[in-house]
Amino acid sequence: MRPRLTDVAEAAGVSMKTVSNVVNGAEHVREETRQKVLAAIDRLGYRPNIAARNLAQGRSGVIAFAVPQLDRPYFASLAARMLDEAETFGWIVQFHQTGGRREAELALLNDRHPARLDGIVMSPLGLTPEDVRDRAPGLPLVLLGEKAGVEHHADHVGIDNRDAGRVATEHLLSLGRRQVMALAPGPRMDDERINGYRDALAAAGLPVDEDIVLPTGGLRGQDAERTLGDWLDSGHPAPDAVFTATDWLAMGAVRALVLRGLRIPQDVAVVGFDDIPYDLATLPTLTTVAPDRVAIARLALQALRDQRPGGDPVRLQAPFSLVVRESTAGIS
Amino acid sequence: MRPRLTDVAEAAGVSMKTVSNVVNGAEHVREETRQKVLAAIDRLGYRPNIAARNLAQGRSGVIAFAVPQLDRPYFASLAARMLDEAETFGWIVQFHQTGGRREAELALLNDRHPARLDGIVMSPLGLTPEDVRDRAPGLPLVLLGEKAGVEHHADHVGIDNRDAGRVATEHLLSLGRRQVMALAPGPRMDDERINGYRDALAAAGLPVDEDIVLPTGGLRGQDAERTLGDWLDSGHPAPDAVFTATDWLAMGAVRALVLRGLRIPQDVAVVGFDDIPYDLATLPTLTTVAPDRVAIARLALQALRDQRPGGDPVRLQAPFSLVVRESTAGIS
DNA sequence: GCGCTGTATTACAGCGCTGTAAAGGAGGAG
DNA sequence: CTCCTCCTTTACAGCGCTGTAATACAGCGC
Repeated sequence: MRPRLTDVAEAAGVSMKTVSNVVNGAEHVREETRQKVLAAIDRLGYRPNIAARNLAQGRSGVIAFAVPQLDRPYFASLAARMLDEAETFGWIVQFHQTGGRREAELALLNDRHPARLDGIVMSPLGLTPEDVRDRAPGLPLVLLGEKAGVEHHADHVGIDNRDAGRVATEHLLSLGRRQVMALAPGPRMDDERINGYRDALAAAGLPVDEDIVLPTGGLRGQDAERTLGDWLDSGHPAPDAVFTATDWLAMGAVRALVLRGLRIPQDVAVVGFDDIPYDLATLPTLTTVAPDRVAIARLALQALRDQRPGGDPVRLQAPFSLVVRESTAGIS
Repeated sequence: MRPRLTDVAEAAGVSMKTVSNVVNGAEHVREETRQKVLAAIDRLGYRPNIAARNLAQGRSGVIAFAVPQLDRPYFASLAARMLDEAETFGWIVQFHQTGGRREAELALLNDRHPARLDGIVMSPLGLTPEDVRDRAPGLPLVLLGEKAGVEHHADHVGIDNRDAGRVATEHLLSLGRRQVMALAPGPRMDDERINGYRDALAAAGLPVDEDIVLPTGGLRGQDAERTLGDWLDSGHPAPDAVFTATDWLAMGAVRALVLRGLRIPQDVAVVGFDDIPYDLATLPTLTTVAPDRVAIARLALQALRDQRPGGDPVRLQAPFSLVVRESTAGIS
């Protein structure tokens, strides 16, 4: 049998509670006693029983990290960082895949869940702002990502998408490109990344041609490939640069362009968004906006830890950077 | 406060233990009683406290899933399936990233870990067969992947790599290709995928030219790009097909080929291995061997559940399929 | 020395659940 | 009608830990 707290206590000649205090780093333990206890712990190979601790503390030590799909590279890489950071917070991370379905996201939010959770970090897709507002109280929640509106009712961690969109577009303009197309899943005026694109054009004194702000109608590479392909095939002149709201779309756009004989970056420069972690093996490698995932993970967990039942929602911004690769390199 | 078992018992007018029996689906509960209890559970919104259950049962309900890196697409997609399947087994999955470091893998194996685990599913990279053999007893372990030797001392789930390599190569041969190059991380004779490649050539009555079995010296796309690029640049004739041991290598190979003006698949057909989930956005999309990840996850968890302390190691094989995409399509 | 303050340590209940052993009841055989 | 069996339900201890309240002790000023 594994040694228990009592075993250590007996071996060290102190009470169970003192051992507990040492294990948990409490103050008011004499150095001499601490050493005695640590020696006994070491000798017996004691490690605490988490289930018992959780039961006694009324917490589970488990947080949920919920994303639409774990096998989407952006989420996978974010999950990896979340795991690293959670370790430093002493949390076990339980992953959930919601498929972006509102129902699955709601179930988590409202604690309809077998295990007791100490908190949830979620990248929502289907939730409405009202869903978030009306959620079961008492379960700390931090939202990630760009689903608009929800951030008013819960803590939110993200990057400044508008600023990032501006930086990406300015990069294209700095290369001398003037016909900069934008591709985004929806035609929504509220896509902050595209608003940043508009900001950059405006700041450069260029008109924003809404005809070359194309909605792809979906998030997949194929959606962008089809959208841009159709546009080119219907006789429109090719742009000299493309900014896309995600790397997936960028890769689809690259397919559409290359399959029509256009060279990247010589004819068309392309900038993506997200820095999903396979860019180095694609041809060309993608220039992209790289959110600081470590910062996102850390901020989210801090916010989760510091959340108080009645408190106002907090909005935190993580930094980002522009990573220049082949799809815009060496052409200025 | 959340309702407890006693609250439900009181509401239903039965004992706590009877409620427990209903919740756990025990036999010998009269239908009438069961209904009464279920109604009370429903009315109060009762859900069991996992920490308490685990404490009482002496298990944690948590298994570890350890991979080198969670943000590598193959592992991410496997993790996603593992999560799905674990849910049906009633397990919470705790992810670990070992970085492929033997030390980190050993720590997990020998239970040097804060939380108590009910089992480990690991894709090892640094472990030696002896490490596995001499591990701490009593902690169920299932190994995944292709690290040779370790499978003798613990349960193992994988696909038949040799057969898969054969199928992939036969596909290239069936397209009429005869100069089929192979790229693998190491020059090891024990790479089963490459042995399958050799099998296919031999079965077709073709000689195996070990000069075009190239070791890339690494797992990354860049490794394959450099290896194949150097080979081509030193005046060797281009092969008419390339089989690579992983998709990453295939993508690197594609870069090397395309950058030198070769067309895929017209000049060179390419087959990868793993079916990492971004193939649809690359140009060209990759023909590849797709391991049945759902089967791998399910088999691994079944093996974990059924493992008995003294039992002999079990070796299980999951199916795979060949997914034909642009890198070999429409050229026969 | 005496009482006081503050630090160091202890005893003990209880977190919510399940396993065990034993009691209660229904129904059939004798 | 009694005894026995088998099904159903119950009481209760205990899983290993932490919070609370109580106690022991050391050091200080007067």
